[in-house]
Amino acid sequence: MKTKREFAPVDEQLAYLRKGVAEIIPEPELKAKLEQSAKTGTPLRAYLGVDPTAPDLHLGHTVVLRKLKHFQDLGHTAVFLIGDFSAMIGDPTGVSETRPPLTREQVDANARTYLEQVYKILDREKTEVRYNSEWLGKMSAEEIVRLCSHYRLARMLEREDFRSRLDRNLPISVHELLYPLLTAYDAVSLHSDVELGATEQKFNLLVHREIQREYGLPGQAILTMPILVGLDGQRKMSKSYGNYIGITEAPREMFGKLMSISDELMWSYYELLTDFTERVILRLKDEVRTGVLHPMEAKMQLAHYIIANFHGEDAGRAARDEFQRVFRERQAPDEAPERRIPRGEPRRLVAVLVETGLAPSRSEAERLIKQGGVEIDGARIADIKQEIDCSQPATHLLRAGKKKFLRLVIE
RNA sequence: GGACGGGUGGGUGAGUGGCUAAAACCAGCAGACUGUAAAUCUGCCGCUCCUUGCGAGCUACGGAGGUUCGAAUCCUCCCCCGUCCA
Repeated sequence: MKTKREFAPVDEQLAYLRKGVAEIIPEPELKAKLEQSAKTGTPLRAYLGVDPTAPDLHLGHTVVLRKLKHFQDLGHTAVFLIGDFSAMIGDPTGVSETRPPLTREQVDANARTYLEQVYKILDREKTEVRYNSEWLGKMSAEEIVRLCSHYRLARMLEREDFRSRLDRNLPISVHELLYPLLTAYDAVSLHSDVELGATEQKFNLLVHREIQREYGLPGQAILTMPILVGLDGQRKMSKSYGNYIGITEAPREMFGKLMSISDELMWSYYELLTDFTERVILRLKDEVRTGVLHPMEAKMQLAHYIIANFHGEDAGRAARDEFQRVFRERQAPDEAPERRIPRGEPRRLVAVLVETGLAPSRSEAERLIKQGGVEIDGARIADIKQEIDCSQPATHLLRAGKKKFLRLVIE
């Protein structure tokens, strides 16, 4: 009962899809699929599988999501696959050790929060959401054995993750070998035409394609996106490295973090996290190079753009203004988290810092003060025995380190 | 099942009886410099207490016991990982 759809010319589609992509395997095949789709008026099924291993998505995840959205923009079917089953195995990709499998409860909770976040990018109405427990959870031992028979151990061990662990005498659990095979069954079940993933997923995606053919289906085309480098400018953005920007983070946090990336890294963020065209980005680059545009200005524009994407234009502008005021003009932040404490005896600053969460321990708080990282109402405190007068109502602005502010209200 | 090697702080990894809260490096934090950049430099980097001192106490080298004035270091048992043989 599908109505025949109209699609943009294939070359136009390809150009749009190619933007920012690392690799298309094989490109002629994708092109053929697009042509076929245009001819029959049938949208392609493009999918992205994500394991809900953490409660929140970060910008790194959005790189591929954006690409999936591009398929959606072109009228194809975007399938967002939640790997609720596979998450319990854990993807061995890029991992140097077996990780503990997640429990059903953790996975479910994560899956719920994922979806809400995903809709900040994908069109809620047009997205097909699937869970791989739908089919993987129902597989019989027999079916699993059959699935496994379609792949060879030597091929499996070709992959870098396993190879290097083997070489370094690190453990590899057998269930990890199952990961690419079970997720391949996703591709089989979904009848996908295209699968998206980060470059590090290439091995998995290729296995998926192969297994599809083993099951008598046309192999899907593969489209990989570059890895987004994290805030440290070195490693991929990842929660476990702590170098990430979560998409649910407050605009101000996001802004600060984005501004802390290096000028060099900024360009890859432009490339992978905005919809600016290649041409526009090149022009910006050129303006910075020739001194027409200050790099900081370019970075603020980037931060503003990204935040507006997730939180709306007003939030983007507000974050930018706030940043200007606090860090460039060194004024008090517009709003800081507030903490109320009752009136009473004078309190040790050290104790207050710990209580309010500005420092994790007294030792740490003491260190912070000694190193000149603590200010009360703009005045640096050097005395670790400093006390705060709590005898009458007052409000103080505490600053601990570069970024932590807190408004202390004595009631 | 047998033989052998290994498990140290967030990570890598030194340390084989006291000089070790544990080298070095990385990460992290603070300060300086700046554009809250990056790079660089300086310092810090288990916890608690105070008389804030090159101070005191507590906790820490897979787990549990033991030897010793004293153990990450020696012994016993256990757990975990790897290699080779079967």
